[in-house]
Amino acid sequence: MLELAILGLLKEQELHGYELKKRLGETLGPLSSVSFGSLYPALNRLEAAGAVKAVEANAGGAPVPMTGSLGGELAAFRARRATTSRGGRARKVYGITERGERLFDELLAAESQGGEDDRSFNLKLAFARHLPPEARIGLFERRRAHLVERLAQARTSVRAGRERLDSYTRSLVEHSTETTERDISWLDQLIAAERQEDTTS
Amino acid sequence: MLELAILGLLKEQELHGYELKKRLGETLGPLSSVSFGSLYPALNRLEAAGAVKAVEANAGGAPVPMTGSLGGELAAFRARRATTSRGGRARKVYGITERGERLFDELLAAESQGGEDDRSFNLKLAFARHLPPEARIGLFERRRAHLVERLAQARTSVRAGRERLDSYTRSLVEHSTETTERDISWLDQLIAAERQEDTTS
DNA sequence: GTAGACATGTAACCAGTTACATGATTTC
DNA sequence: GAAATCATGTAACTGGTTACATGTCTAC
Repeated sequence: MLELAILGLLKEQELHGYELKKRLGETLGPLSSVSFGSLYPALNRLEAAGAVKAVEANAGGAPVPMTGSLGGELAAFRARRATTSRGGRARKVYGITERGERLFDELLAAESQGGEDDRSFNLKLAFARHLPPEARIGLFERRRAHLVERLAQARTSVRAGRERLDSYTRSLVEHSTETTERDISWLDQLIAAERQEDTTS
Repeated sequence: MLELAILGLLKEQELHGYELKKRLGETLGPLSSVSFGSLYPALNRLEAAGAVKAVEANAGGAPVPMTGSLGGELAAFRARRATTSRGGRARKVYGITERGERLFDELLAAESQGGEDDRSFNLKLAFARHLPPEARIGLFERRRAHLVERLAQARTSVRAGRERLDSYTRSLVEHSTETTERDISWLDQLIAAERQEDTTS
């Protein structure tokens, strides 16, 4: 999951860990946020697997502001330390490799073994533009089927528990059911839009 | 989390592990389901902590159907094995203890350190009837505040990323925002109902 | 000279999962 | 006697978390 998010961001732009964390918390922020304790090990794993590699600095889209004139030695030192603009300890800027691109595609297409859960779907949706159209529709359909099943289960378990449910649980079940129904019709819109695209182009 | 769910169910009725799993998947089913691999260790932990204890069989609400007449020795054997009605290996039926009741109250009142996440709120709501009214309102208010904050974060991160967002991400963000808004007004209803109760009674 | 942002990393822990091992009993 | 269901349990793994350790550079 985290791997997918990292690769997806690196696909767009080379970044170092610290910045990556900020982006993760921003783009996918409301949904999930990662801590350094998981981010850095994940980067190292990806590097070991050859999916990303450290590149020379000067990667970010932001222009490097001049900090002023520096003595030659200090400038050399700084360059060696890969410190581009300001702040801190040596950065390690990562870029995605060919293998990484392939891994990304794989992860994105994978039928999440760990349960087609909410977070993973949301994450995949955020990178859906990188999928071929059929795969995209497949993703949506699978998600839809999953939600429909969830709805069915909820209904049967309500029937099973009926009287046993107190008002709080009942309210919860009702609200969840409505939410799931809304999710399904949202997906229907996405799917419809997708098919439209498909026939239009 | 799992501990809370187990204690909550045992509060209502003595159950053995297998049955407990079915109930967990049923009452709280759509939201989460547990595997034996986590259930049994959890039961053992709770037993070690003195929160639950194994009781003599014949606990379930269901009447024990007669299986027919049995030879005396076999009957004795069965009784020893705590096999009440049918099927399988010896059951261990658990009941909640005084300590367990206290632990349950604690867990239910605790401000989930691990992030006021969705699942934990839903679970607590399912047992909200066991909370004193003020604590109940507190739970709702905290959840509401959490959602409001999430909404605010989402809005600022949209402002930050604006043009960068493709149509899928944009749709996701919009849909999530709407869902969160609906969640908040649902909570408002719950809170209002609670205050009503409070003044009525 | 110190507070605070930038930056990377490790270690211990946590709450669960899957896969496996075991075994009794019922039903066909 | 094979398959299904009931029933309990362990071991290895997963995907994170928090807390800690370390260090640089900027701005006041």
